[in-house]
Amino acid sequence: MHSVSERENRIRKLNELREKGIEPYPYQFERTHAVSSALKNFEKLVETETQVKIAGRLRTRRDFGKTIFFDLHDESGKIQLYIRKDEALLALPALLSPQKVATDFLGTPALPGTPPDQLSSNNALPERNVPPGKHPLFSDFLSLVDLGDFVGVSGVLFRTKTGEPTVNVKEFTMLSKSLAALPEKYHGLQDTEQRLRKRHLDLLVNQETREVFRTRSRLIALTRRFFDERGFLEVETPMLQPLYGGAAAEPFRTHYRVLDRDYFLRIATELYLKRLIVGGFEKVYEIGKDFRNEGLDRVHNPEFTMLEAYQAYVDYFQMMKLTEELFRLLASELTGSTTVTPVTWMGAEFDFSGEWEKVEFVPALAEKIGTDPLQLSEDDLRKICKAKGVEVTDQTPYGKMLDKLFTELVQDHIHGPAFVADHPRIISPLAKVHRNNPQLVERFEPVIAGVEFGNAFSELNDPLEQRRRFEEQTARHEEFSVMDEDFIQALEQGMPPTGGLGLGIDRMVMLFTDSASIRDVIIFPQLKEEGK
RNA sequence: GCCCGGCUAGCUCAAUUUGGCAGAGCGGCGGAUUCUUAAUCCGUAGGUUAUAGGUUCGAUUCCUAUGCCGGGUACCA
Repeated sequence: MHSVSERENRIRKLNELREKGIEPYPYQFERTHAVSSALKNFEKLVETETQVKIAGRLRTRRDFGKTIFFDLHDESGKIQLYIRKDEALLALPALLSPQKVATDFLGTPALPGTPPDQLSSNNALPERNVPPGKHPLFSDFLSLVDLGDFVGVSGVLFRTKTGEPTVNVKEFTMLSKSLAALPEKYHGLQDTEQRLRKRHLDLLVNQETREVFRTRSRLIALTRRFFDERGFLEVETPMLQPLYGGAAAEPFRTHYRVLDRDYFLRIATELYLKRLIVGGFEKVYEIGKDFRNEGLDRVHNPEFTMLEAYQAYVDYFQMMKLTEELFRLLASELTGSTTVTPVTWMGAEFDFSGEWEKVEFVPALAEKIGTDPLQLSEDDLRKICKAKGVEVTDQTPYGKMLDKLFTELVQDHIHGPAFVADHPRIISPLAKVHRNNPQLVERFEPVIAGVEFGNAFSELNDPLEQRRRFEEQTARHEEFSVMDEDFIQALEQGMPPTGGLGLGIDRMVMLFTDSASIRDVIIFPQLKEEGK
């Protein structure tokens, strides 16, 4: 909500600019330097008295009567402007008639026959049109400038008495009028709700927020490079699917009008990527959004970014190595160091330089409950849950109880980085049976600070076994289980031994930006609509 | 979904404990100021205290409900 007077003031100024023939929203401004490059080359630019042209948003102002200072920000940084009001000229955006401005402000029409090239983009008024000793043009214009406006300036660089690198502005161009006040200049925007709802303001005033999303971009670019360099093919599989699968989650439903058929937003890319392995690609990966119709918390958002990678002829041990290598690369590249330094996340340090700890699911859980969980009846398991304070109902299925027990008794306390490995078969319908124990599967989940970062298998490629696993699930009336005949048919065509890996990109960004909530790393996180 | 907490000017925060005219800084508006950088100085405007009810002589303050945000919990291969 705007203060009415603030917005009305600015609209009044906007109209006044137009009345004076100054276009508040011109089309372009040719910069010679980004702020950071002007600062970086400062000494040389001063020495050569180079005319620099810089553009950005005015953020603070210090007015001294005959002179004025502004801080001008662009994406790369901020620089101070110094303007002598009686010397600086107003540069006119292209497409406006300099004649009109000259008449309005100076009382003298522009010289007839001024060559058109002097009227175009860099058309400062010729010096000779400004009466000696009197330069009302910029001063009048200045009162129509607000903090938050975009402007372009031209001038030479110098250092003020206090040593601050500064542009001595000779020409000033209005580039875009802002109609809304900026948040408080010192404290910025603090309110969490506003920061998420008005992310543009958060980015505008909070440097740390901008940094998070730069890191996110670099993390994704590095991840792509990592898989590309290893010969993986990046692919895009459907988000809109007639069936969903590859995870146990409630999907978002939609309807395709032309086909008059219900569709689902994907909950995982797994089943399509495996079809591509069947099709003969030996290494594929996809980075994209998955959608799950479930709750929000500090590590869950209904739409989130997932990486899935599949490689033929390897098992889950290879996927562990791949995971370790990827995190090692990210840890060294994203900490700005050439060596792997510990990554700090939520007050703890994580070392990605070596092999990860391995926590075997069943033995680790057995240690906590004093007995082999796989030897227990469903009733006994339920009793143990209750004894350990793990909330279950009489309807909670066996696999679910195992998973909850493990999560609360073991996983939550893992510092990591660790691989939780070799899960019970019953909770892992897409993973291959463990080569040494038919009750287990070859599976691991990367866990850091108790948080799951992904999921990986030696992929189940026996089509008849896969059908039985799906049938088992359906028989247990597990929620959201689907028999994907089309997928099983693809498997029947033959899929080589394959290792698969899924990683939650958002959680990885949380780790490498030391963010406590997934909302901090998703640029427009899910929020309810504001009530009326 | 459930439990708890928060919501005061455009922004950052006071006042609520114990009910008694809702204040300040930034930003705005007007003025002064030729080296400031959270500029300074003088003056000034800006509020249905999230929304709707209730208690009370009187409610930002106490009670109820609703909305949104947050924390927890539930759901979550």
